[in-house]
Amino acid sequence: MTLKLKNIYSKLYKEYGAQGWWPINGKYHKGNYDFPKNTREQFEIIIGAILTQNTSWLQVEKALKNLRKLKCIDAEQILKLDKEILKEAIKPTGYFNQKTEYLIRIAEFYNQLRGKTPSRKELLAVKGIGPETADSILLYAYKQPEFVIDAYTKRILTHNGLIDETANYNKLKEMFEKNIEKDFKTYQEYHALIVEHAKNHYQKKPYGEKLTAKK
DNA sequence: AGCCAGGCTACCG
DNA sequence: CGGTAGCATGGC
Repeated sequence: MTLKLKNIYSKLYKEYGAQGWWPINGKYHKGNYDFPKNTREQFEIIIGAILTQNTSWLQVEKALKNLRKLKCIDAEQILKLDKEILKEAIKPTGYFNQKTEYLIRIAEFYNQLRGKTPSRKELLAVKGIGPETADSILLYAYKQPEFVIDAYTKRILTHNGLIDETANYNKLKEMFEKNIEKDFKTYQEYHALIVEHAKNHYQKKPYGEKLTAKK
């Protein structure tokens, strides 16, 4: 398994190159792992992680654009903003009633941290933060080596017969973390590469190209 | 015209 | 515990 997961990574990296996740200000930053460079960028990643729940990134960009206009890529400002205006701003991402509450919770939480890196457990205790969102925040906003599992990851692994359908989030996460180098840059790239590959071959059935097949 | 998108909570058995 | 309805908009 170790070899397989490493081989898949090399194959994807060769095919697509460095992805430069997470996007900041609507832009990727391929091969540059210095982001976020400040707390504003860090907070942008955090709210993006919430807004993208079961939602395409295109929609998230629209919401972030609205929030930028409102000077709300900032925890204090989000808490000051009228709730109805906040709802309107994030409408393009869907589930805007829930997500409005989630943004307020995470803004309060972020303020309490006062710059400290949160633990995974603390993040999971915030309403609206589940395992994938927590790991995305830790990996991309805080550069912590926490592997992110999403629907694509599971789809690709099951399609390639590397894991059975019943595997849950933690089992998948554990599998990656045990078998690849524990390094936040590798984790960032691997997850991003999986998403890129899935967008190309796994959005609609029949699911494409098996990663384990030889060329 | 459906189906799906970088999920989570609440509630069910 | 594991399983699932409901949440909602917009792109393709």
